[in-house]
Amino acid sequence: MRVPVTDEAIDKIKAMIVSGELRPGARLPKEADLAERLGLSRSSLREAVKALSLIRVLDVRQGDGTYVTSLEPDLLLDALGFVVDFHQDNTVLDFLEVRRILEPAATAMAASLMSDEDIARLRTVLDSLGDEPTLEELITNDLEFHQLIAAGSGNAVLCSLVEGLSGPTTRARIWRGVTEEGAVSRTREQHEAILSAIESRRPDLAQAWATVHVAGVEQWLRKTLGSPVSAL
Amino acid sequence: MRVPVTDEAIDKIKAMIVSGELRPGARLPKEADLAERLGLSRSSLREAVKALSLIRVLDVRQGDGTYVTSLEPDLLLDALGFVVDFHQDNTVLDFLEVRRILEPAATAMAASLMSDEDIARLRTVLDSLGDEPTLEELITNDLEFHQLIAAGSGNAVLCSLVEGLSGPTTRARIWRGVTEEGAVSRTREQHEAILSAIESRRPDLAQAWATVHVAGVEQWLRKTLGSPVSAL
DNA sequence: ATGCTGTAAAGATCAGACGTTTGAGGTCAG
DNA sequence: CTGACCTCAAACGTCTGATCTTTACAGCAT
Repeated sequence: MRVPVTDEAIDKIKAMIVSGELRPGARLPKEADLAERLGLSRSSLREAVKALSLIRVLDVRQGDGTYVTSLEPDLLLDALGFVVDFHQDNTVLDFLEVRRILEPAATAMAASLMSDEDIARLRTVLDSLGDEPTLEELITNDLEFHQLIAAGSGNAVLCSLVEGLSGPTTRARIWRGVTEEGAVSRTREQHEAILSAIESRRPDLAQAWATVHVAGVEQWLRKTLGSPVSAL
Repeated sequence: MRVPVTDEAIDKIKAMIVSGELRPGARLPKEADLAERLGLSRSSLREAVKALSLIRVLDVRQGDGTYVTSLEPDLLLDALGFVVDFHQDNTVLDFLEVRRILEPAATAMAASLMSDEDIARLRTVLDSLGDEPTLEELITNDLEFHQLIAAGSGNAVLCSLVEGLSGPTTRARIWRGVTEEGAVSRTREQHEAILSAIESRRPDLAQAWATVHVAGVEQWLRKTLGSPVSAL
């Protein structure tokens, strides 16, 4: 079985990074040189670079050069969001189920580890929502709220995973449903309960409320998908 | 800010898939045609296709054509393993911490949901390990054991995530340490305990043993990384 | 010192040619 | 009629080389 030279190039560049020859932030030789060194044409090399660039391993800057990214988990994992966007309907439930596992765990960790300043900021975010928020505001606020908590877990991988698992697309769809059902106030109360538990430094309570929160969304979505009405 | 035409192409192809214009398994127009339709050259289009191919969204077959993959979660998420390979040292702990959250949850689900046949197969796998297994055999067996359990959760996303989180690279490194420390028998006993709990259909017990199992590895790794001895 | 400007370097894009693989259809022997 | 083999067109794979755009940086003017 012949292996395309482009795939080989991907592996070689990956190897250079994993082996430490190319450190995070390091600059790659210019395309022409690297192509010669790896024994392929510039066109083929560019395909490899583009692929590694999509998953945020390489950072290509026109007029400057190509660099290895910081390789921080959040960078590499946010490519996950891209992938999640492709899933629809039934598989969304699987994603949500995983979120129901991860998010409560992250919330519990956050209740123990977040600094008082970060908790105060969380309060600010929650209180900043007006009485008659638009759909757009709801989504943004919800996203920021959950992201701050995820970040508060102190685990970058966990944080990125939680964020990536509920991509913008998914979140938008869910919120549309929530508002149509007039469940905005209930969601808001749950956010308040989660924050209160964090403010009181009670991980178990925070975890429980987070579970209730995600499970609520999950239940609603399960019902919605079950009925043939909402194909979209 | 000008966006590269290649990135545009990626977005457009993605949009075609998400919108349903291109169904899973569908065949794309041939490169020349698609390039013309998207208004760019074949070279640039190929870069886009290569990137989408790396994350398993497209499947390119020489001499045949380019197809949209099944888009099953396991396909898209196994690209995660590729990403995980780039992480080393400290970040590995973050990954392991997430695994300590996900794997017990998956194990509990498996204890409830796995069919008797699947449980029997799990028993076969565990018993197939000889008395003096090689390092290679240990890794393979361990991987198969945990993968069967993850699959038993019935959640494809959860399964892929658990698998991807402990890539071959990471697993190999950990096992090397475990064997050097003579902790093989202890690991084996824990596998046995997990399986027993599943066979008895006791999710809570299975979850607890899984937690103990992963936490043990985590603890060992934390200690190892702490001491400056093992830079590799 | 500050701001502007020119220039070289590096990536972005394109066009076209040629190689390689594969699926499909046709042919012929059994 | 069926199956193995062959042929070939279609589609991806790769390379070359030219041209455009953007960027960093140094040198100049204020």
